[in-house]
Amino acid sequence: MIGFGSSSVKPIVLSGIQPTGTLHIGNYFGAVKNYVALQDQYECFYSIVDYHAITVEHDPQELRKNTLAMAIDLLACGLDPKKCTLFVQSQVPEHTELAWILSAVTSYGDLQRMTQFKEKGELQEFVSCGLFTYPVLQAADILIYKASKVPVGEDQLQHIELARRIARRFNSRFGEMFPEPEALLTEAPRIMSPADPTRKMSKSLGPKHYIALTEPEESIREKIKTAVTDIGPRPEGEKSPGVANLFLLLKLTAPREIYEQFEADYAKGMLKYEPLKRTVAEYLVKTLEPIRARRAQLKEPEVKEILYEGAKRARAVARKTLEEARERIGVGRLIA
RNA sequence: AGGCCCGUAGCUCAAGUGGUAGAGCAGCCGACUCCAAAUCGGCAGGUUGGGGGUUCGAGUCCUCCCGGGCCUGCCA
Repeated sequence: MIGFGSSSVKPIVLSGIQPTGTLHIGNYFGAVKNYVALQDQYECFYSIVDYHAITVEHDPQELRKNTLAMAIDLLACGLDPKKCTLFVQSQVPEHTELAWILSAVTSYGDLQRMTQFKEKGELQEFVSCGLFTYPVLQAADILIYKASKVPVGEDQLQHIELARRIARRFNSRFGEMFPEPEALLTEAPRIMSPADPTRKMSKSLGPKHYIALTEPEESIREKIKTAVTDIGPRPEGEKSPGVANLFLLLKLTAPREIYEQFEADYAKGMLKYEPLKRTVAEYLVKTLEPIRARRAQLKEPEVKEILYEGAKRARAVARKTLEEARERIGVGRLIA
């Protein structure tokens, strides 16, 4: 058992994961694989952020299903409840209370400048206030564990910066209590959509555009086989996005010699894409096999129990931070 | 609180004064291709936001409801 709170010597990591349902290989190679690695060096809190998911239109049953599906996939990928704390955000209500407190030290102008709000807002018919204040809840997610590191992609840097500003302002007004979190930028491979390799792999683009971790073998082979390769002319000596994507997958899944052999063939201009695709599919299937096996063994009640225990552990920490914050700003207790 | 506009296929939009709900893109299948792309051939796609009404007949007119946008007023 690991120690929590002040006795811990490992730096604290927080990452929030949107409950988008099952994971795809872009999620896995881009982020989740890294989460697994971080478990050993850091004290990790991994939160499935269902309260973030409700800021845009959603189906309640779908959300519940996706939240559990996400937990199952994360565990299958190798998140180990003995090493990290995996929990569902809404099961630790302290997050939302802290978010309200933090909203009071958040600049309206700062929120207006969030590019992700502008982008997501344009896609929505109805733009909720929650979508606007989303980054404040995100700041609370991080600060409530006094996390010092947050593994994120570049698109999230602006949000981390906001969390830092919020922490700084709170600290200067009410006394030092939140460490300023830092982004933990690890080089994450960007897996592109097989059907449109100029765009990042994503479920929202449609079924042709992603490969789920749980995808049946034949379907994986089919999607790799029909993956876009060369479209039109391209600069000399430069792989087209689709081909580069296949090579990336090969690098991530196949033994080095195999990968280098294909690179050499390509350099000599002797590469046929069909064998490349066959090989990529084969090693991808092989790589996903252990995940699939672990997933098959996970039973729902067991996963729910893990989440419940995770929430309990997270809450113990969150409650302390929240109490401290309430104390500082002068609410709750009426007699000094 | 009052007024105005809007809701049609997954998406963007069409359907003079009421008269068989269509197109483009996306999607699916096939041909071509080492695999793809492009191209070609084919297929599918809808309780027209919901209920009620007028009519021989309603996407279209009336009415109520739901949802979205805009203007004005009121309150601090």
